[in-house]
Amino acid sequence: MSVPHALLALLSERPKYGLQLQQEFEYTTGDIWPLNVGQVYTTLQRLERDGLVEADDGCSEGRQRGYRITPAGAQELAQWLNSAPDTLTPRRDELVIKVLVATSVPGIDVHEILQVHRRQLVETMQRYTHLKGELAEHDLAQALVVDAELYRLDGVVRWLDAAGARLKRTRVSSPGRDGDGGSEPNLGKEVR
Amino acid sequence: MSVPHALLALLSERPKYGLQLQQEFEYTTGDIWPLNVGQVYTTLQRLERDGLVEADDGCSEGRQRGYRITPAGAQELAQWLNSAPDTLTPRRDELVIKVLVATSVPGIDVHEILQVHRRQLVETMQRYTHLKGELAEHDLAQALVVDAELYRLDGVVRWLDAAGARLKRTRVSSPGRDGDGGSEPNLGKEVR
DNA sequence: ACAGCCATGTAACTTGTTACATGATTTT
DNA sequence: AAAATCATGTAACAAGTTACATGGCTGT
Repeated sequence: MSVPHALLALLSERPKYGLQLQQEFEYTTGDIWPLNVGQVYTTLQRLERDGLVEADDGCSEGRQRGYRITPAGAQELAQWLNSAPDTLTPRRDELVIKVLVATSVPGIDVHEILQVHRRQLVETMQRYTHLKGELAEHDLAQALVVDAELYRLDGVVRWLDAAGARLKRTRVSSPGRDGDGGSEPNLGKEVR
Repeated sequence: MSVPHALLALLSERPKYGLQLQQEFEYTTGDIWPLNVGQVYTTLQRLERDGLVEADDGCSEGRQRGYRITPAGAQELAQWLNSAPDTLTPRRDELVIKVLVATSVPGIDVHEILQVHRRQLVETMQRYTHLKGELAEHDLAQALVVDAELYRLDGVVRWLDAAGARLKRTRVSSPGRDGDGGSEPNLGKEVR
């Protein structure tokens, strides 16, 4: 969902060609969000198929194949910008699922997993913090992307800590040996 | 990446059939992460194709078609659980892109967009907080999922606030002034 | 000429996702 | 018997992603 609209936005400035779109995308995100060139072309094809962009021969030079945004594309972009965020249907988070799985699969030390991830997260955060100091001062976009990543990672770390505390509180962490042979750890409700 | 491993985890407990997998998945996530049944079947097909699960005729009753996890599947699950999180290749966040786009597309009031999203986020957080009180006390998994969502949303809100402050500080889309030499035609600001 | 970059494009694949079709079983 | 529910399955598509192929252009 993101890449198509980002390309529309870049094109709304003025017509551009594929490689240029890739470079500008990566530059604005401070090289934090790499974008494979191939994806630019496939995305452009899909946008053209949907009538949101069209070839701009005037812009084309040599082998460069320019695209311009269409009125429909501009409308789509504006609508996307004004649309409410889809916070209501939360996305499945891989790390959360991993921790859930770890609590329900026998023979797994949940706390160790929490620690491993926490260490990695903090390390990554430090890297971003360091990177933040080296950013071009004037570039707003790059700073915003780095900030976003830092805030996100911070939230994850906090959640990990809260999860660890909650696990210790409810003392479920070692799933074995609770006597019932069927061993229905937690998630299963009865089969009917 | 998440759903396949989650199904593997559910199957590692004991063989199960499709609908059962869906119900248990949704139950453990406190109905916060709905999972279309069809996706369970397609995922099971793909897992079977990759040799990570296999049909379990013993478990099948009537029209229920049971699956069991294979040794390869168990290994894959264990490896996934122990693997370091992929925090290094951050995922492109739609909201962040939206804000970036808003700063670079002319005729957009960024602060209004920030406010719209912020309001929506806080509202969603309140809903989750309220839901948290109604959760089954004993259910660890559901509490973890709700917590994860709350921490995530909180991070987003903080980022929005930081972004707003940063935008005011750098005084919006006024690009010029600081002797940029016009060399970097890139993104955003009307440079050319 | 040739190495290397510029630029486009395509084939193949993965996960996620929905909408629909099809029977079987149970309930009313 | 009709309706509701259980259960499986398939077709189709969106979006992301990579690896590779192709050719043009440039500098040595």
